[in-house]
Amino acid sequence: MNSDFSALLSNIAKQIPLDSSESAFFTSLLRPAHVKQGEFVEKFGVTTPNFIHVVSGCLMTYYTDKAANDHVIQFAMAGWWTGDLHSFTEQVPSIYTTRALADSEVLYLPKTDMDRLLEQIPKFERFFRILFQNSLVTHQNRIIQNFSASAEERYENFLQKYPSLEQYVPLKYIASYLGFTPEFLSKIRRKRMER
Amino acid sequence: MNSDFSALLSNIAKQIPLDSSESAFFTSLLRPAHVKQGEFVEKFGVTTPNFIHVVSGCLMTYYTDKAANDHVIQFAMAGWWTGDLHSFTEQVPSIYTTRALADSEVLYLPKTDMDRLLEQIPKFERFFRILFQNSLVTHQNRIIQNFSASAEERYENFLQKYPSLEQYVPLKYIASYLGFTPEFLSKIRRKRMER
DNA sequence: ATAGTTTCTTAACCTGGTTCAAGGTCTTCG
DNA sequence: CGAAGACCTTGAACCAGGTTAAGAAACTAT
Repeated sequence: MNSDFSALLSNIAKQIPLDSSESAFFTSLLRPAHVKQGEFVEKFGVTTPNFIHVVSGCLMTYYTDKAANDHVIQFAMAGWWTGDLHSFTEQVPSIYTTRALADSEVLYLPKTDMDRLLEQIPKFERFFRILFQNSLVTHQNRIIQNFSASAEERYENFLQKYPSLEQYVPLKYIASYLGFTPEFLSKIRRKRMER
Repeated sequence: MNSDFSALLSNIAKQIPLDSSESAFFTSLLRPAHVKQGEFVEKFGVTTPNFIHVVSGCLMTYYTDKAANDHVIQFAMAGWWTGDLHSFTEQVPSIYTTRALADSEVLYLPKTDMDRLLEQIPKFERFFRILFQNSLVTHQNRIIQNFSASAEERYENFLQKYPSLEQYVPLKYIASYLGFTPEFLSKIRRKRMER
């Protein structure tokens, strides 16, 4: 079961050096789990108990609006952290739903353990500071793209940036992530084929 | 000049307790400055030397696309931190421009001093971790709003959420921030008046 | 005051993207 | 296998919001 953690640990080592007792403490807090394709990991209205790290497979987080339309706010592939941050940190009911798009292995980090981790090994404050900082930049870029690029350009950029996602993600969710309808994505794809 | 720092220090104290020598070290790193309305604080193509904290007044950060259209990505009021995070942390040329919308007082935290601060007082890792974490949640909410709400709803929400911004910000920048044209904002406002 | 600049509004017309409805394809599972 | 469901595509009608261009207000600076 140790091999589960190796990729994550080497990823963390890029930001902060951990000695073996620190690594051991950290990994002791993680709860490995398997989730099957289609299975729910987080549900709307339920407080998110865990921060989630994806070891393999692919998860998707979406928001369901009053008109019952789903809007994908993020995909999470191997090596990514995901989940409803607000629900997790404030321990309030989640406004998102997270599901597996493929059979996946994940590591759950429960809220109380996250708090202990940050208290006992302050270096992890740095790790998550950098994680959130980078994520913030990504989110800003996404906002800009939505304002300044057409649906077609956004789709092209998406294919370039996340080529590996196509294998897991149904087109309708890609359309949702990019902010338009599946029907319009069909039109875009047809135009591309004709070129 | 000490009074400049009091609001910021008490804000920080909400997250992390600082003793007086820590406070003194922190404030010794900050460079107070005045910027006049319309003045540039950060420019496209120039590496951002400072993280910026607004003491009073109002700043605006925007992205200029290939078609020379500006897209406002954030406003910053008293008590907010702002600037191009990516340019600042990676020390690469900025893709944004930041300007003062009103005469403002700001505190600059130069990159090398930020690094020293985080090294010498690791509690600040926690402070910025929480800052970025909250900002991330705000950005996610904004993305969702853009996808699931109409221009009119976004404007209503904006007025509710940032009532104090109206006094500083020309309508055309509010339209830009919300992702539509000033002309369309006029239509929305007219419809509102008629009700 | 007055000229110049920037901002805001109006109106006519246009288009990227949506909606709805139907048909085609691909999975999955009894 | 065959049927049910999920997904993808097509086309026609429609609409939210964009574009262009002009004038009206509101600031500035002489």
